[in-house]
Amino acid sequence: MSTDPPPAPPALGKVPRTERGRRTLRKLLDAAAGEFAEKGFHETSITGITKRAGTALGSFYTYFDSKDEIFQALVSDMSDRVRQRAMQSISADMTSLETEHAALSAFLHFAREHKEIYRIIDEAEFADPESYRKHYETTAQRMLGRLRAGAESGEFRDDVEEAHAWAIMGMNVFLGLRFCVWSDDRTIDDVAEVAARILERGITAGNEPR
Amino acid sequence: MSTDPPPAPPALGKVPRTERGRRTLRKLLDAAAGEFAEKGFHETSITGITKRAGTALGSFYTYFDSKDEIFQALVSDMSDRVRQRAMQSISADMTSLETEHAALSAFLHFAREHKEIYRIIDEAEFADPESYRKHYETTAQRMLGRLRAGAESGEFRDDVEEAHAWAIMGMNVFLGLRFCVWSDDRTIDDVAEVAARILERGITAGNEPR
Amino acid sequence: MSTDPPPAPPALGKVPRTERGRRTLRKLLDAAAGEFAEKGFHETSITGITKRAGTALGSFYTYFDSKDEIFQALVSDMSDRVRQRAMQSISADMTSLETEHAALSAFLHFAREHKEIYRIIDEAEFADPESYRKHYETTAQRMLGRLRAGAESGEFRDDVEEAHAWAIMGMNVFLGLRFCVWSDDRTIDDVAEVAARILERGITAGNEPR
Amino acid sequence: MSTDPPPAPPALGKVPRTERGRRTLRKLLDAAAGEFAEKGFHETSITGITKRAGTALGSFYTYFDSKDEIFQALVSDMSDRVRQRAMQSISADMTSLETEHAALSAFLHFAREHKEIYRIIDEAEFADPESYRKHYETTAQRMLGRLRAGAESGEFRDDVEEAHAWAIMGMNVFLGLRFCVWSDDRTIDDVAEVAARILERGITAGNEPR
DNA sequence: AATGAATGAGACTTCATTCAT
DNA sequence: CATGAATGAAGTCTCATTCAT
Repeated sequence: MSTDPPPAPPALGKVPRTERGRRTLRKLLDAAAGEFAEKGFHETSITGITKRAGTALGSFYTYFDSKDEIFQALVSDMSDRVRQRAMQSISADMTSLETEHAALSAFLHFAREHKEIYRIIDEAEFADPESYRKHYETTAQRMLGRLRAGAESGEFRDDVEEAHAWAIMGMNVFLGLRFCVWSDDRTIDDVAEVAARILERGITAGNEPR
Repeated sequence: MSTDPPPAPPALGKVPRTERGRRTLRKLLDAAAGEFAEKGFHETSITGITKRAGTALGSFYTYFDSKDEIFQALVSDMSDRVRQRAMQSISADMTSLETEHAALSAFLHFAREHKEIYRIIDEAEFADPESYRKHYETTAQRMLGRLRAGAESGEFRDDVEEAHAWAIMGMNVFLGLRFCVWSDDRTIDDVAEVAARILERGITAGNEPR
Repeated sequence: MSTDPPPAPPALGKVPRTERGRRTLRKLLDAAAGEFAEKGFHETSITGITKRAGTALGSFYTYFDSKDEIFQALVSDMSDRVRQRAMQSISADMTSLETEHAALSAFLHFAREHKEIYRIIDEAEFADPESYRKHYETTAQRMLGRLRAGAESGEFRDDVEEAHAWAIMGMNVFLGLRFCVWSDDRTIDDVAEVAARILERGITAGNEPR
Repeated sequence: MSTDPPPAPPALGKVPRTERGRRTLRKLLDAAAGEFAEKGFHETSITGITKRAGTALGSFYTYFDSKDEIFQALVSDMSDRVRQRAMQSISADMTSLETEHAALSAFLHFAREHKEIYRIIDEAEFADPESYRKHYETTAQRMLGRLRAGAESGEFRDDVEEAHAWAIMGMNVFLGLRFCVWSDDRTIDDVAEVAARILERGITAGNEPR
């Protein structure tokens, strides 16, 4: 398993030198997250962000060069936070299936608590394609790593490859969209269980659980 | 299973009364599809559409009330076409697994031929959320219908439910994105096969193929 | 008293040669009057007029050269009709005061029945200043003629002049606006009586009625 | 008689916080008054206003939300200024007739100096009916107040009521239009005198001046 | 650092009028 | 005569970004 490099100090905007500056930057980031989540990238205006942040319009440009830049900063931040959540939820003593279950669970919890995550990351497909690709490719790589580990330990088939990672990731993402972002009418365990069973034995009849 | 009513003549904008009008409308729709696909919804301008269509700016408004309206018309059109492609690819004598395989295959072919489909449908999540939801909910319903049929015939587990449909749909969509839209480096059969195997027996070792 | 020239055949638009044409022209004029009255000159569109008339857009230009032209035709028509109403209401055996009372009465009745008259004539001040001036100058001239006749017969002071005509006309117009167009809460006789008394002896106390 | 509250600082658009802003706002208001007066509401464009003001197009929207808003601000401003002029011209020691004479005189002077006043206030009938009504209803109320005071002091008949106010107001307005806005060929005193005589004893012969 | 006014390109949309059928 | 599609100038408004204070 690859060891992640310690996450670089998140350069969310120009680094302020004073305490006052740090507070302003933080207010801007929070406001931006709120606005992007509620209104989407294109409907969000710098004016809206600064109004929400309670700062002057001009202050925005003290910390960011453009609307794109703050958006990118946020996507990257969100992406990291999802990843971290997943990492924290798994531990070395789990079986490979348990690990996937836990990762999905963590993801679904995160999605439910931060529904805006979807909005922001998904809109990146159009507002900042680079970040979007990077987010999913990174996530797929990470998952593929786990799948291969599972294959080595004999739990997963040993033909697992990139396509499996994308398939599973798609599964997870759509379950999150449908059951965490659009509606809360199912328990997360319930949903995660469905996915785990598919991984375990597909959906055909007759593959008795071991 | 409900038989779909023959899709009403898609109300793609105001209905022209003359042949000349019909030609203009068609030119506008084609141009719009091209522009939306290449530039995305927000970067596309009416001016761009009419320039590409070779009509006067004002002519656009003879047929559509707004950019939103033509976009919606296109999403609905695209959505129908994907669906039709999938429907045509399956036949009554297939097993349930074969049916899913065929449907995914048809979808992947369509995606590869019409990469713009992704761009347009996915961007609807932001430009026209209504249509977006409708597209995926309809698709999920259709798939769930097939899953249940498979359960009745004894091929699928009989606990299949909505979550399975969303999981599989997510799988399909992400495979399409990765292997048909972003890159052509795998054969479609190859990719469809991966998905079919997951449905058949998951990814764990030891579920020997029957 | 000036003898009016026999009113020229009202050239309300190009003269149609066929019966069908005459019907279309009439429909257009009626529709235009309705639209101008309801929406005002600028908010009225040719499309709106033809839609209301139930004719094709292009047909409008068979009868009128422009929006201005039909508006002007209507103003002139309305102006004539108000005048006619006033003329009919007076007769040779009335005293001069009775004549003014009758003319105002006729005007107020007309205003109440055709509230749109105000809208159309008044808006001419901006949409077609020429017609507007002409309407009021003609009306003032006519009134001045009556005032002078009254002076000659010894009923009115013999210093009556143009300013008196404008003052009285203004009185009449504002009474019409306030009590016939904006509200119906007073009888017309009541209102006309107020004006007549002012003409008779002003508003100061102590001028005992004769 | 009610003492008017000191007119609240007229909310002519968004309030600027800097001196520079105040200057820009003033330039815009002046330019708008000029444009509206010369071209009328509908022929006036925002572009025309900002060009005349020497500001960028966008600056307009720093202070006003729309053409309607600045127009309304101007009407209200004009309305106030006419009123103030009239108020200043009268004093407690005048007779009631003298008061009306003075008020009309002040109004006519104002109209001759600011011919645009007519254009702007009158066009409000179509561009901003609310303001138009308000202007004339307020003016009528004020006049009615004076008439009643005159009745109490025994100078005016004691049946004066709203209709008298509207009649006199109409007289004044039309005299202003004809003799101050359209032409300067009479002295103001001359014109005001005509009106005063009408109020004093009407236009009939035989009411000898006292 | 913060403030908020200024800028102007560019988007959408309307509609009177022309024109081909 | 009637029809309705086509045209494009012109208008309003938004907003990311720059700049003076």
